[in-house]
This record gives sequence, C-alpha cells and structure tokens, in this order.
Amino acid sequence: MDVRFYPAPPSSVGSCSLPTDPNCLSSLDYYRCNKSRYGAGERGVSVRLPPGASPDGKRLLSPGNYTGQSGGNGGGDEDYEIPPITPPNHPDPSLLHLMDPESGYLCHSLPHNGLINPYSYPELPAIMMSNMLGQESHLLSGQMHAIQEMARPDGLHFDSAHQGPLINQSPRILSHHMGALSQLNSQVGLRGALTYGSPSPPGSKSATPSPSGSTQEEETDSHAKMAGEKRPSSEMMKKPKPQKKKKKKDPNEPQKPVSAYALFFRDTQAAIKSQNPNATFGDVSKIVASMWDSLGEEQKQAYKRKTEAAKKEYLKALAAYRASLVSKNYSDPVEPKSVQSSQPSHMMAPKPALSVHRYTGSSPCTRAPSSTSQSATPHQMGLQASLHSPPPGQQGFPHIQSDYQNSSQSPGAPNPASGQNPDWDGEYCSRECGGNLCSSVIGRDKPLYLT
DNA sequence: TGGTTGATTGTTAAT
DNA sequence: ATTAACAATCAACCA
Repeated sequence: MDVRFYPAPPSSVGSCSLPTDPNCLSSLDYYRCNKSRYGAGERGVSVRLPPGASPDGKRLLSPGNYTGQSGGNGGGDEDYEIPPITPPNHPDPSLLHLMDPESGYLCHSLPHNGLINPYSYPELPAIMMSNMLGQESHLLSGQMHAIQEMARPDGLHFDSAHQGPLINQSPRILSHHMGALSQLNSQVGLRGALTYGSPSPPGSKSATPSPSGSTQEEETDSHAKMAGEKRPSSEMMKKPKPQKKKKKKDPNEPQKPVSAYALFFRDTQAAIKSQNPNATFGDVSKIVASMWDSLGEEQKQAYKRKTEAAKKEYLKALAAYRASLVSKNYSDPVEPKSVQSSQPSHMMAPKPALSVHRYTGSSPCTRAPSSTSQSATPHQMGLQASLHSPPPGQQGFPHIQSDYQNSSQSPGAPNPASGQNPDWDGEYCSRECGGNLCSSVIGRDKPLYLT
C-alpha cells in the first residue's frame, strides 16, 4: 500500500476546513445544534442562511457558508452568536502553528465550498486517491500516525514519541487498524478514483449545486444515486411512503440516551470528516466501525459507563417530565400543548437539552456563546493534542476521550478515564466552561495544549 | 428499531 | 407564486 502525503498547495494555507479552527466550527456545529434543537422543539432559531442569502442558500449548509449571522429571525435570546469565519486569506493566527510546514496537512484546506481546487491538484484523481489513503490513516490522528509511519518508513511529520495508548498498549490494535484501514482505504480509494475524479464529487455535490448540470455531472450523479435514489421523482413514485414513523414526539420529552457506539460515532466522525471531506457517510461509518472494533475494552467500557450515566440522567429527566405532564394536565387540562411549547417552566421538567443534553457535552448548544469563539471544540482539542505535543497521558483517541468525558456525568460519578489520564478533568472542565472557571482549579488552561 | 451525520428533497405554512 | 421552515430520507454500522 502506497501511503503518501501530498502537501496542500500553499495558496490553501489559512482557509482551514478543520474543526480545529474555532472560527470554522460554527456552521456545522450550529446546524447540528439547531437540529438538536428541532428535537427539543424550540423555535426561534433558524438554521437558514441570513437574510440576503440566495434562496438556494438553505441547501448550502456546508462549512464556511455561514457568515456568522444567526439568521436574525427575531428569535431574540434564542439566537447564537456565530463567530465570523476566518477569510481564506486571513488565517486565524492562533492556528498557524497547527500547520505542518512540510505537509501542509493539518489545515489541509479546502475552499469554502468544500471542493478541491482542481488547479491545485492537476493530477486530481490519483492524488485524491492517494490523499484519501493518507488522510484516512491520518484521520485517526494521534493513535494512527504510527500506522502512517509504518506505511511511510520515512516518517516525516510525526514524532514517534507521541504514540497513542492504543498503539502503545496494544500492537494488536495497530495491526487491526492497519488491516481494517487498508481495506477501507482500498474501498474508498477505489471509489474515489471512479467517482471523485469528477469536478463535482458526490461527497461535495451539495457544495456546488449546479442548476443546469453538465452531462458529466449528470453522469456522476447517476453513479452516485445508483445505489439508492434519495427521492424518486414524482412519476417514479409508485408506492406511497411507508408512513412508518414519526409519532410526533413531545419536544419536551427527554431524549433517550444514545448508545455507546453512537456516542463514539458522534465523537469521531467530525475528525474523520474533516480530514477526509470527500468521505461519504458510508465511508465514515466504516472507519468509525473499524475504530470502534479496535477500541480497547477499557475505552469501550468508558463509553458504556457514559451511556449508563446518561441513562440514569434520562430516567430522572423522564420521571420529571412525566411528573410535569401530570401536574400540567392537572393544572391546565385545556391547553396542554401551548404550555409544552413555551414553558418558562418552573413546573416543567428540565429541557432535554439541559437535563440530558446530548450526553457528550460536546454539543455547542451547551457552550456559552461567548466561549465558542475562543475555546476549541473537543475535536479540536483532540486533534491538536494528537498532532502536536500531547500532554503526557493525552493519547489514544484524544478527541474521543476528551469528548466522552465531557458529558452529563454526575458530579459524583466516576470519571471513566481519569484513572489513566490525569489531565482529563482539566480538559473536560476547560472545555465545558471555556477555561474560565476551571483554570484556577486545574492550574492551567488549554492554551498549554495549543502551544 | 433507533441512534450517529450531513445533504437533499418533499411538504406545509406564511407572505 | 414565492419563500421559509420543517420533516423525511439515505448511507454503514452498532446495541
């Protein structure tokens, strides 16, 4: 297997597409946040582009398309302050250190439309294929660079002292990853060679919706949709929708805790996607699955403990929710609905987003708006930690570890990873409060990690 | 079966 | 008629 890194074109420096850029995290996280808010049934927060954007803009939720406005829809205090996205030519100085001068890889930048500039990659198909290989090794960040070094004996960019615990602890895992990733890489790479060679790869099809649609695009499109047309055209619509679901859940009902795997997926996919923007959901899913498969039992248990804790929280919230329903029906049997959707609610159960709050705590919804522009995301922390000098013990799946640690963990609950990582609490804490509250407690702040 | 994500498309309500 | 907002769907995988 030929795994190589291809330096990013110099011109791309600065338009960081990774979530390591605090200024870049806004759009997707914002969208995700609002998606979750849909679930919470809260109104007043628009996911759409701000006024003035093209009507098609609502389809363009890819990173970088948001301008930082929250929509101005009169949501008032529901609005978020979205930090402006760093313009391509003005890299966030705080992130320049993240650039690998040799590979240019870390801030392997894509244009904000998410497409690889074909002029920067004259031999695009081959590079994309190889890049995918490199990226997919790289995307496993800290714990995987050893794999890269195995694959690339020259081992250019990484300090071998920074091997993750999974690798340190379990060479089996390493070989397992190698095997799994080789397989995945070949799959992804093959598909990439077949389809990503198009100027409008499927992975970015949404980034440049072509109104007219060239024949090449149509061809690609047909390839992409062969596996399954998302929505059959009206004349092809033979059978009515299954109507299988949507029982119209009460938005105030606490969200069920997600499974350990889902938690892991949530934590991991962003990093994978950022390193491999063209990866489809299927690719990411496979990668996550292989990572999950290779995850140490200890880490899995940590996730499971997390879900257990979340489950407890869920049960509590559910009890409160049901109690609130009872009391609501008792006190106001006429309009239970209006009460649900707009509760000032000293009576109501805590909102799901607060009481259960997505369990990882990585959701930007839980962050104070003022901290979003300054504090790194969990993934940022993880990637930065893994790609730079991780503090001792900050190894393995740092972004993952840091993420699942950050959750609805009850104050007295055992810290799943604290035993192996003394910095855990600090990072968890600093992320949760933006470092303002906790630096005094832990004695240092995350900038230590960033530099 | 439902959960993970993001893109896309369909539907509905409002203007 | 147009547009905004929301819902549904799809992918691979796991519990």
